[in-house]
Amino acid sequence: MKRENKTQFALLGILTQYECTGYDIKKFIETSIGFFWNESFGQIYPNLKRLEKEGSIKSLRKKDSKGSVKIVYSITEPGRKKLQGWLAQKAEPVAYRHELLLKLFFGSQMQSPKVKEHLSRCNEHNRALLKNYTQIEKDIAQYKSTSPDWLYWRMTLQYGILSARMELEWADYSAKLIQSAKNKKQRDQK
Amino acid sequence: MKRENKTQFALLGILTQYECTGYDIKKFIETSIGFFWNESFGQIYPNLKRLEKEGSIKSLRKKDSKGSVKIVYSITEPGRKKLQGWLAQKAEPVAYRHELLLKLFFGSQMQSPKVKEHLSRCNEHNRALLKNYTQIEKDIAQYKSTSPDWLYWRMTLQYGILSARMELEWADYSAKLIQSAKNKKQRDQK
DNA sequence: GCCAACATGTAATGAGTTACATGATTAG
DNA sequence: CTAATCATGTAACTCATTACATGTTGGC
Repeated sequence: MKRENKTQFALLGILTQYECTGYDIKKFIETSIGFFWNESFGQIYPNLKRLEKEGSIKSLRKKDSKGSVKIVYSITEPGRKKLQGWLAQKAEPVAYRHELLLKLFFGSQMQSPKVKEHLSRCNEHNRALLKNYTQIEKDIAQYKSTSPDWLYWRMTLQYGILSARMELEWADYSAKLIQSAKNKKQRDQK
Repeated sequence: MKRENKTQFALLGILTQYECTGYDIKKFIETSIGFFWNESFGQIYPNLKRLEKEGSIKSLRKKDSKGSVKIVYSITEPGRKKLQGWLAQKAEPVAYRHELLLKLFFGSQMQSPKVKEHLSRCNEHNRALLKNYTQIEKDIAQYKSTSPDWLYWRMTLQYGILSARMELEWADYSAKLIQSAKNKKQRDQK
């Protein structure tokens, strides 16, 4: 089973939601699905060209108010079919590499304050994320009754929210686990 | 900022926990950290050779009971230092690509039963994971008072448990979200 | 006797990031 | 006027997976 270039489907999917430039796609990703999906320009531009060549999308050179030319892409019917074919297939399980977890798994090789540092950084990070998500929630609320996409934006956003809460809960659990181990050690030494 | 080969640190870390072969490392990963970290043979063997060349690990050809030769690796002092240097550094945020979330983000392009299919598959998957984690929890319990690593095994395992519960909760939320949207639509049509 | 698992690798491939290059426009 | 952002790309690189190759051992 060959590995599949998934960037193309991300691009196709975004182009079902609005017509835009490669640059716009990057911005869109950063401000919406960035917490679970990322793309770099080095992937976006070549893939857009390839998708146009195969007929899945088409481009239009548009001049904006100031006369500068932008390349605006839109999805074609074959492109939509291609996307739908992929969407219907089973999603491959995430093979993500969680660097923080790997480091903590080797925690016995670390000095104890370092472990706590990792955990409190994790806390900060997730509190910031939650704040961010709350803002996004407000931002998309306006589309609730107007866009068929809202439902799915909200659904994925909820994943982010629950995920951040979960990590906060986990960091708390972990800190307590360490503390109780330390306490036990002290008791045993007496 | 160059990307760093992180496989090497995973290998070094595992070798702090026990001396073993490349094949053992693969098995170990699958049965312990596999839910947040994976490596393929195509990475493991070349990296072991490289690490030995640079002096971070050393190998020993050992004969087992049947006389077949295995290459058993162990970590060296420089290797331990190298690992500790990496462990002390800030962990990079996960750049994981969650395929299921991407598909659902484009849910409006899917037929509604397909969405439900994705969600129920997610449920099944996580229930299986939880079962698995429960087993692991029992398996490692014996090391609670004997290994300095237990604490960190338990910690990362807890991440898995909370993570699976979270996804179950999320799938439930999502199913209800869809249902309520469908109900609303029906009411509006009347 | 055969299949699964053990055990160690290499080669091909491609996916994806980072860095580089270039130029226009806009906000301070 | 200068820095940041918009905007479009290419080249180099490397990480990582998949497939291939080869041989052994253990269970049914």
